[in-house]
Amino acid sequence: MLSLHQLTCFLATYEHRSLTRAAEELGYAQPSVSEQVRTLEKHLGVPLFRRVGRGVVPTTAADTFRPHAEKVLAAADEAQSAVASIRSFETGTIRFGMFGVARLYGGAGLVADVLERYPGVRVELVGRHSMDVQENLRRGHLEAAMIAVAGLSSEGMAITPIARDELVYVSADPARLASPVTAKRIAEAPLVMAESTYRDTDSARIVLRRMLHEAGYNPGTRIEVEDVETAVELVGRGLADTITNKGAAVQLLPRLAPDAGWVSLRPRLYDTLAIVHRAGATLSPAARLMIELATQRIQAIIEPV
Amino acid sequence: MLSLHQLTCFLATYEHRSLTRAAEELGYAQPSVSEQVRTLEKHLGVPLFRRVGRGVVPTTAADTFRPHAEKVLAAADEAQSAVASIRSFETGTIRFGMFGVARLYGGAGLVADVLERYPGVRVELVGRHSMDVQENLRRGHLEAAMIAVAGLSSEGMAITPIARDELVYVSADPARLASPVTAKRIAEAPLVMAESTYRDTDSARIVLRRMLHEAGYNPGTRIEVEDVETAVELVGRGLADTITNKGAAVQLLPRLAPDAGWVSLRPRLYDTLAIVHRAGATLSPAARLMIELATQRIQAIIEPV
DNA sequence: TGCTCCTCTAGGGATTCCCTAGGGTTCCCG
DNA sequence: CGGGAACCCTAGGGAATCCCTAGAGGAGCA
Repeated sequence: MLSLHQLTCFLATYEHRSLTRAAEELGYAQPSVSEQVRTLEKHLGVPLFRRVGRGVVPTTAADTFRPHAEKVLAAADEAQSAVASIRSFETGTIRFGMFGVARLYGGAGLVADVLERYPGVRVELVGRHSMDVQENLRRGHLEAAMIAVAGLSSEGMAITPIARDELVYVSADPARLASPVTAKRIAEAPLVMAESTYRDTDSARIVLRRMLHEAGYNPGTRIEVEDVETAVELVGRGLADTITNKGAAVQLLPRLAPDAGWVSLRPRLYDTLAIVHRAGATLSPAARLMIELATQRIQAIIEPV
Repeated sequence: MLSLHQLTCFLATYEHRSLTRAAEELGYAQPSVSEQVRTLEKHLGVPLFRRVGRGVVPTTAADTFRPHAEKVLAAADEAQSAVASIRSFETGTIRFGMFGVARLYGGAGLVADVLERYPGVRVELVGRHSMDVQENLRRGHLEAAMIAVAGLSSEGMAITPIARDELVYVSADPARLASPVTAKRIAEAPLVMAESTYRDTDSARIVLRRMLHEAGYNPGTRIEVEDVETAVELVGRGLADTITNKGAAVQLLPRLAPDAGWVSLRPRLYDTLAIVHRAGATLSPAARLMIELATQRIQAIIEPV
């Protein structure tokens, strides 16, 4: 079996015209280098050096082999430094899971942070929804993620809450914003709710449904849409009210529904943002970096746990 | 220490998304491949696969590493096949020692033979004189050679005589060619001799000097030149006679001295052509090829031993 | 829940790696 | 020409690695 070690010994010997000096350079005893070269010659089926009294003389086969050997070692070095630069975030791809709404809080800024500090990296924020992200985590396609969780129970996953995000009632009708909104009023209101695909698993929806259920209500939703943006826009047109994360409301209202406002629920409800990864996994440097940056950014915007 | 084996295991695992299938492909047990990959990860300082329930999933580090790993293995393959093609004479350089006069017998034809049979090779015929060649052999710069030897004693060298080449008297004067030339007549003749630089070590000169000495003569030479061609040309102009190898005379007279002829000496003298290499050395395929071809060619022209 | 698939750990035999010790040859120098 | 230095080799053995089998344990699926 050809080995890089053999090539190293060969090249050192070729350059020094001597096994002894090659061994010195490499920090081995002379017979060790001799053995490596002999093995290489045997493997190639061609003598590479002529042993002549004092020192060794390369054969024409050695002349031919040398540039190839150098190329192999150069490629090997390059391969290693390519990975080393990943480790120090000079290059490579950092993939991190992030659910849809979180981008409103920090997505773009987070990417900007990483790109500024490590100009060579590629960044991927994957996942359209917390559930989606969790699936990717489970399958191993994702190392870690920041997601919204309703409960704190997800088997085999380590969940670290980092912030909580209040759910607020958004309306274009000032009368409805005069006081905190109760379950009764929610049940009676014409609502547009986002995340239609994930309506059953979305954490905000779960929290809200639980609250309504405890109060004895079990309402249907009037309008279902995918994007929070769409929901807020509909609110802005006075067609419905919605309930969404406070952070999303703060960001989206001025732009999409300038005449609308928001108010807390009674009792107040919260969505929990957490870092999630497989339990027992040791995280890569890239993942730890993303976790740290994302946490900072989120906690600067919304209330830390 | 990075090894090619690790890279092979890594790539197989990457492609199959499975250690078990990689091991099957490579013909190892699964834990062996697992160990190689683990060692590689440790060496690189980065996890390459996420072990996830059924199978493994490459990390982004693995994505980055893969093309580099492939490049290293490709370079290694290329290095091996480069040498393999030397072994089969598809390419590479064949270096062979050949003394000056021998080119008259077979030099160009020998090169032509090799080039015809092995179109890709480079051929080097090195050495200006037998003594020169022997020095290169001794220093190891040359593996084997065909040279002219006066005696058969050269320490540490294996000498295999393959042909003998008569020394003849060349003259433009028909009277001098009427009968074999004796030591007396040589001593009295106006001679031009070639190989001025090597006059003391040239085998033909040694043989001739010995013969004259035994007959009681110790003559000086009238003219000394380097090339046999020059000597023959001077003979053609009637300025002197010369003594040279019969093969050289036969080849050169028609062209350089059309009016001159040659005759044997009395007693006849012979130069011995032999294959020489370091005693105890195992010859490379290239050297064996050259020896075979050179021997054939020489023996087709002059008298085999 | 039980079966299958896949990975990991454990442990041990075979091989390789790499050392020290010493023998042989070549070359240089007195 | 003989001794020393330089350099190669072989021999032998301890340590590390390679690679195997056996079996534990987790994940996915019916």
